[in-house]
Amino acid sequence: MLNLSDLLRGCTDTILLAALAGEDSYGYSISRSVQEITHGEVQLKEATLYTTFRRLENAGMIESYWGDENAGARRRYYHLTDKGRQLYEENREDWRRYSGMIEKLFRTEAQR
Amino acid sequence: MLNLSDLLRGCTDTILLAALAGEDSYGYSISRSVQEITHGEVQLKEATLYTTFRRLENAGMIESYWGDENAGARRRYYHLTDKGRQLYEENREDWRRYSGMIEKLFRTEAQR
DNA sequence: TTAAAGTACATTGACAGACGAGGTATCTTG
DNA sequence: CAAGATACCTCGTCTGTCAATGTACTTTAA
Repeated sequence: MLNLSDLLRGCTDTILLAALAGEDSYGYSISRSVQEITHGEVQLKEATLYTTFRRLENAGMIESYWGDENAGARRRYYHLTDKGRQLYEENREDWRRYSGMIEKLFRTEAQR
Repeated sequence: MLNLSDLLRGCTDTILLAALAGEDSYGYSISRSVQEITHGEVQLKEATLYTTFRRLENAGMIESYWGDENAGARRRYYHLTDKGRQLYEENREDWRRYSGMIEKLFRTEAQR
């Protein structure tokens, strides 16, 4: 069966970058919004979510800071850096090219 | 950077199924045709190719037999089973759904 | 004629990303 | 006060991709 987890591999970075392209946000919120957008079909697992944040932060694509919540649990907010925004644009471009190629490869010879 | 190898993960099965949907073929030939179709951008590495063949054969999606070449190196041909053809159709359907969702997730909030 | 390149298949071990399972802490609600 | 929601984090496992390496035969060019 075509596995969503495998498809997601390599896409998670870009999903998070996209989520931060509008405004700063935090893990739990992004996780929920991803679920909403895909009607529950994609669920970024927490382990995946936080390891991806670490990876992106180490690479200088995002920066994090603790929010000053006066109520509720503490939140770690993430901010997209310039470098991160550039990567985001590149990844979207790459995705278009790559997904187009994959679609071509998924067709039978007759359909190409 | 958005990595083709990661994107390919989970797609390789379907690429091979697609390649066999028309007629029986063998590894080296499929490998070259994938390169041609993508203008050299996708190269199924041999290790990936042959482990994927094993996986699909163990799952009953393809069957293999040795060709009777009277010249040149021996070739192992693969044949798509009914089960494999069904999987192929399912995977194409899944890909459409999944890639659509990923595309949506790659947009900024404003673009959705 | 012989070395290099092409055809063709195969395996091993390393690597990296997704995830299950488990944990911590706070706040809200019945 | 217990249960569930909010919110974060980490460890170890699993699995697919790939680099490296090997085999064996054929074709081509020096």
